[in-house]
Amino acid sequence: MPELLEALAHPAPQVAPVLLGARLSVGGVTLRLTEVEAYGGADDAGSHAFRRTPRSDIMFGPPGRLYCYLSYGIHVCANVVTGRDGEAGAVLLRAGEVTEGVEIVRTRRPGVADHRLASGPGVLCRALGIELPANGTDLTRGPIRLELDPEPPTNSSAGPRVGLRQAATTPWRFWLPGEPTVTRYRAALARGRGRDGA
DNA sequence: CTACCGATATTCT
DNA sequence: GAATATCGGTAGA
Repeated sequence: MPELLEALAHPAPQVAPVLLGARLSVGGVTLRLTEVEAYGGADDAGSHAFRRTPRSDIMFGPPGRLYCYLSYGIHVCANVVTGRDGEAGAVLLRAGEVTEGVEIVRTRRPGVADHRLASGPGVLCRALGIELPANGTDLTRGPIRLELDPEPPTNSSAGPRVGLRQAATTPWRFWLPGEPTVTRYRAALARGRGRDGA
């Protein structure tokens, strides 16, 4: 469907709220997105695409592909590439509600409460079984599918992004209010090691 | 519930 | 050498 690609061919902050309520399906597991974050290009100091590197290269490509990277050297995080070919942008998938294949996800995350199965960008990928090699996957026809909510949510909230030191106040995090799967905002994250200031 | 801390790939200094 | 788009375990209120 070219409809999805049209929706994604815009700057990330514009696309991000539209992705709320969308379904991401992988291998029998379906996730309803409840929390996302927008990342831009050279004008966004908090974005991997602030500078073009081998890792961020895919963010400059055509929309509708998956951008996977390793966070803190350990956790896999997944983004949907947005913007036309040549325009850098991506939307980080931060949290969602498992609507299909809950029993599969439970075996991947034993002991975790259902509403926390995919509440966070790293654990979201673990819940769906997304690994680094999924980087570059076409979300319109591959084993990983993205489908927009036919009725886009009208009640989304916006606020600062999580975990950034750069451009930390830009309100490019979007979520569905009242959803228990949404990660709680941690205000005090100044790491004690290295340096600190406030 | 909150707070600290270690693991560690990619990137930058 | 150090920072970062994080998480889960452990300790304490």
